[in-house]
Amino acid sequence: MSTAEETAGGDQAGWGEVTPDAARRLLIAAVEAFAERGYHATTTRDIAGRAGMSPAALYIHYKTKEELLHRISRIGHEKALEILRTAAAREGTAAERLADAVSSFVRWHAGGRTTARVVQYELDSLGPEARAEIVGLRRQVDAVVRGIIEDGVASGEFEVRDVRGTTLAVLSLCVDVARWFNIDGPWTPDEVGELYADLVLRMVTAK
Amino acid sequence: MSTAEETAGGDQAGWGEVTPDAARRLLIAAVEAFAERGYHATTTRDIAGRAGMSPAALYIHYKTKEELLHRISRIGHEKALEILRTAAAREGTAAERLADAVSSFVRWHAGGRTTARVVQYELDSLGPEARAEIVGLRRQVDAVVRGIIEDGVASGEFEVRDVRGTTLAVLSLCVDVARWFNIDGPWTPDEVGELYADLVLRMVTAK
DNA sequence: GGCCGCTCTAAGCGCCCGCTCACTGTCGGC
DNA sequence: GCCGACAGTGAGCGGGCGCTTAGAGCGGCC
Repeated sequence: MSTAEETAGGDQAGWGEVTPDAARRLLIAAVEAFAERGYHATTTRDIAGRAGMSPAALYIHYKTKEELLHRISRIGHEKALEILRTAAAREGTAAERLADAVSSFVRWHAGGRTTARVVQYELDSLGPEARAEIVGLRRQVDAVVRGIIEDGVASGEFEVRDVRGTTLAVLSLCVDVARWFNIDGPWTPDEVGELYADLVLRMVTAK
Repeated sequence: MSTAEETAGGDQAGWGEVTPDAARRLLIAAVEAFAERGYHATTTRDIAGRAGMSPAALYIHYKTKEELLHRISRIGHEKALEILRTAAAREGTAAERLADAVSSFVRWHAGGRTTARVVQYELDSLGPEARAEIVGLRRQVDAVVRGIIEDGVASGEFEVRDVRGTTLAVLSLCVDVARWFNIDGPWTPDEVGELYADLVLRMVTAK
């Protein structure tokens, strides 16, 4: 995997788990609409229209518009967590694992920027309970990256002023890729992933 | 200056140029509302209410709700640009100037996160002409930072794989502070500024 | 003192929002 | 061949939206 599964216009990575077909089409339409205009500026009529259905059809598969965002957000965060956990669990030095984590995480944010934008920037549009659940997933994301950095510090590979602050900065850097990345721009997702892995290693490596 | 001019609840740095008084109160109310809920989820009734006025009063000072966002965005970007230009123009090595630029820029995003959040994340809610103007200001921001990095590369202080990509990463890192920074969290704006200046110098410094 | 100009309000227009409901078409099981 | 189950539709509801308008209050100027 990496970027092969993404298409130019609207990426849709692994929504295969969403069934039935109509529910998946609605969800993909919602991802595209939310990414383009934001949650609040997107109408249920727009989502249904993109999926080739009437506005009422949305409510057969989802209780509310917010449930759509919630489902998108949860699936996206689980995918992000899986990517990071895979990198963290591999064999190798802390530096190799961190580089792997950053490059694959960035690749996901760049290649799947439509999804990533919704997942990372529309959190505040969720209600309190849904948001609390997603915040829990984010804490796990943070813990995985912090774990790698702590390993590197323990082994003497890394030297950082503030583990928690550095972890936050690394994640912030990766996540923000979804905001500025443009598939028509000068870099491929792979190139940004490599550049960022290099930058992050410089941030943590002992001199 | 730095963080002294900010208050705990809703920061308002230098809206002094906005007159008359009622227009300024409306603008500050709009900044707070946009930062909390986003542009599209904010109603003109909410803005007017926060300013202690009737909904209609808004339209005496501003043609539309979008004009409010435009004004906020322009003033904010001009302030950001001024901060970076001041740091870029000072005496010293490229490393000193870059550290100064990053720490003061981050301090502004952390201390004035209410304003910064609107300025940095609501750009897409502007119409085409207004957005084009703001994008122009952003290009100037990018040019200032890229200039410092190029100076450092020319003098041999810095060693980077990709000047343009590194510039983008540095700015992305600073800007994203507005998204996650919390005044009640473990760091002050000054501390984050210092930490980030250190991280950025590591990103660009020759080994 | 009378009038103009400016700021601001109460009321409300027209529109489109999220969502609902009565109904239709279709398809598998007997 | 009929029937229940259910995905999907067309029409439309209550409400809140951005914005407008008619007019009130009031300070400055001759």
